[in-house]
Amino acid sequence: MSKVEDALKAPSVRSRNPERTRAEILSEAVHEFAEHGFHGARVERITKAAKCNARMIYHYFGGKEQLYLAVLDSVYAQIRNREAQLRFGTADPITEARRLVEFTYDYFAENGDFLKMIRNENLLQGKYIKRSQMIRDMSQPFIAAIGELMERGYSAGVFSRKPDPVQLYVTVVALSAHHLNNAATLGTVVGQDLTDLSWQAERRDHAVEVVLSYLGIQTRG
Amino acid sequence: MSKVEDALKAPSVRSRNPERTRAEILSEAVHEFAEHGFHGARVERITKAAKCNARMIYHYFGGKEQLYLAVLDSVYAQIRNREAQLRFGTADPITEARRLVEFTYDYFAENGDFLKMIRNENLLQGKYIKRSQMIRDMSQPFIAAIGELMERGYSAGVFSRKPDPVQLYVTVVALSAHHLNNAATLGTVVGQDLTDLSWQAERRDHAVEVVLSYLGIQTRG
DNA sequence: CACTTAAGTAAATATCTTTTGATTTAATTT
DNA sequence: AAATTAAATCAAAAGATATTTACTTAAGTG
Repeated sequence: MSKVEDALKAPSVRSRNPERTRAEILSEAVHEFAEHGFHGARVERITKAAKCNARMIYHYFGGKEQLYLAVLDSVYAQIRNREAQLRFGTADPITEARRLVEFTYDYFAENGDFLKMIRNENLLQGKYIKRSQMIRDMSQPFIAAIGELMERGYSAGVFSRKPDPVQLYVTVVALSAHHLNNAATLGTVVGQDLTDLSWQAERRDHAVEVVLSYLGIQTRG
Repeated sequence: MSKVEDALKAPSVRSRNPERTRAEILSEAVHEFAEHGFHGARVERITKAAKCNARMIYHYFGGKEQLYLAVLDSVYAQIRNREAQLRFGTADPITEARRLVEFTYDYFAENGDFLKMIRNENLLQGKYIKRSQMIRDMSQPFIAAIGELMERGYSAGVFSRKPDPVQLYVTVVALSAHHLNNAATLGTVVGQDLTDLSWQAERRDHAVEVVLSYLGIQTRG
């Protein structure tokens, strides 16, 4: 190869940096799997985005499946960390109930890839989440905390109900997530743009009102 | 080929029946696309299930994409027909609000493929639903009917709120669908089997209570 | 009953995707 | 500074999947 050709294709070798390369692959894989799902995701797109060679995925992760698993673990680990920061023990039950809804709502709104990964994982019938012990253990404390909050609010006479914590959790998540998971179809069907920020702000208020009024708290009038 | 071989591979020719073949392909395609999504779906699995040759998909539908579109139209057409039977004008507003939730909940519970198709269509960012004018027009009357019901209940002094019909619709759908769409991940996370029939019966009661109490209706106490 | 049409079959092709083998070379260690 | 390790590249094999071509034959038609 001539000196000229050499100069043109310039830095054909990437400087070595295992941590960075691994991290970039993982980060781009989050987007790719979130956006297209496991079957729709393309190894080539990930490597292009990570500006590295396809071989590296096999080097660092073992294959497409293992990479997917690493991505799933990674997005769950992130929300677990955030949840752990929440403590429902401090303020009065009404404030805490509101915090619960707002935290959940905001986390989903701000971390689009999390819901998208979950949507795909459910399409695969939870094939991979079942393999991850880490994820299994994660939300137990969160749900336990909700149970304690319900107990506290009810015995203080502030809540008129003491719902099953799991039902309440599923409801909070449903109210916060469904319009994001189904923005395309719902938006088409109702003729509104659900990705619009003012729509989502309305949705947030609505979600809070629904949960608080279910607990028997007057939010107006 | 010998007579013996002939006899062994027996009826290698399928009796001709265009309507039946087309209908069987469509029906099996609903399951395949619902179960695996567009990218996960396999043409070969569909033809095997429909007991016909892959060529027939191209003969009757033109290709995998067009078949998917036909499936999407088909599942939406089905729910549209059911919704059209509902009329919220008759009974008192409380009963009608309850009917709204119960109808939505039951339809989703009983027609698993519908939600699954929608989940996948959202993974594809609504790529195909946007092409279907039929689906666009479909839910407008349903949402209008919800709006009228809210109006009626509020002016009769039975509801304490008059929510935006779209927000209420999204909430009813969310409460009815989220645990089905996310049964695998939620089930793992909360450590319960959300596909269990008694769990789902509880969920149904819960959904009704949430919506009715939001509208300001006492469901107990 | 010849004749036409299109339903159906079988096999090959064209593509697209993941994965691996062989090799180079940057960094680290002794 | 030679030797070693493993990060990175390149190219192609291996695998899977959608689609098409060429052909066969059942059913309907004048």
